[in-house]
Amino acid sequence: MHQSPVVVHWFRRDLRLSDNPALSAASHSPFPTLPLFIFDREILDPLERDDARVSFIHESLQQINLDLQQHQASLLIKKGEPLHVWKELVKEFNIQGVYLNRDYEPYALNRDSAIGEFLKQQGIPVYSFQDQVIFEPNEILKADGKPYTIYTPYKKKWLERFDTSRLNAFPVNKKGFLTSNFPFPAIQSIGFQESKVKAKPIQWDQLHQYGEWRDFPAKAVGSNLGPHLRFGTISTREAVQRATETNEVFLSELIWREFFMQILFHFPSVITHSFHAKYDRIAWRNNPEEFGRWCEGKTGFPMVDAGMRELKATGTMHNRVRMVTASFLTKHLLIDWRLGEAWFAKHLLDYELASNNGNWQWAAGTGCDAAPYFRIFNPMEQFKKFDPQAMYVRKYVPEWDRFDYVPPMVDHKMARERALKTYKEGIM
DNA sequence: TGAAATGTTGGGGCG
DNA sequence: ACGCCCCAACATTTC
Repeated sequence: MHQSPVVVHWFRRDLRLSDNPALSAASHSPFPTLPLFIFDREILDPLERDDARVSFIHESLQQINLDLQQHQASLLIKKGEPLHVWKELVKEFNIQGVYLNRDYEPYALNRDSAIGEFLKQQGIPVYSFQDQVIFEPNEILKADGKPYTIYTPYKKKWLERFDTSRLNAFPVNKKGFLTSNFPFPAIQSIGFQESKVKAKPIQWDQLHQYGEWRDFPAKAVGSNLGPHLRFGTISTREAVQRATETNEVFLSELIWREFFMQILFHFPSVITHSFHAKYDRIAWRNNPEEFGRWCEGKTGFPMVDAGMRELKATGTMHNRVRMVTASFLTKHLLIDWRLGEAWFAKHLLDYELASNNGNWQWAAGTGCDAAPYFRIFNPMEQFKKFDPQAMYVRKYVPEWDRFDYVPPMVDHKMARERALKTYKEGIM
């Protein structure tokens, strides 16, 4: 064992050295900070070998490591089952405390409570911090102490309780790290290869146009924040700061993020079940051939196909188009929202369980504050309304107006009536 | 953060 | 001048 006492900062979804609450506290503690990241075998094993998220994490860690090297420090990177890794770490180092930022997903809660229990047995204190959200799941509750399940009153309360002191940054003491020179592993050594799909750079400068143009996929007014919020390469506080300065509609989207996080926290059954039980009786058709055509963007509806092809090519999809494709899968094809959710989970670089699940249930009409089931998007109307020049569609479906484009796989009128009938019968 | 079906209104053509 | 029809435009209801 290395005898000199250290504290460990465990990086998880906070892959940055600035404005980081747990890292800030660790770096100001009396002991040098050992920065740690664990590639979790249980998360990695089911993934494709060129998963864009793993590449993104690996690159973000590399950046952290480069910055640490400026201060004669380095990242310690492990791969394995986290509890097992911790059992090894306490033998290897003289650990005086463990610092981490809280994660509210069910998997993470279980993991952290098991590891917390183990460290407690070892006499090692764990210090956990709020970082991912402005308000934690239990901070915004109704008068009766129960969680909100409707967005609008939740948002109202969120704004009521919000003040800019919640945005104060947590500075990191760069001199507080353990002097070290741990080897930095190549991506191949953790069993992966570099993905061609990369995150787009964050775009703050067009945020003021977000409210006006966000529904038009041909306009590039998105922030591209998704993966950065997911993995913490920027802090939520900074994102909210920018939103309060520029755009209320964008701020509202960040509040949706926290809304769905607290829904998942309080109602973890939404992972496998509809929020409203009656929607679990819908007789999904789940035709595998049709599901395949949706996945590959070969439905014959230009807006749907463009979105699905954008997803595969870039690891993201415009928000409006996510709604159109999700509505098409669940309503026109009557395919279970869980199958669509899983496909998005596999391909979205900014995949976030709470948001993905919440928005799929919203689109399917099964969710807590969902669109009513009879609100069925007309994919051609959506195309006309939101991509009138076909600028977006042309980018991903160049053949959309040519003879060789696949004909629509369903008749809209028939599919709409079939969906209404099937949903109605399901909830009776 | 729909869209289709149905209802209402009002102007113009016409006998 | 009047009633009637047509139909576009808009509003309301329904799924």
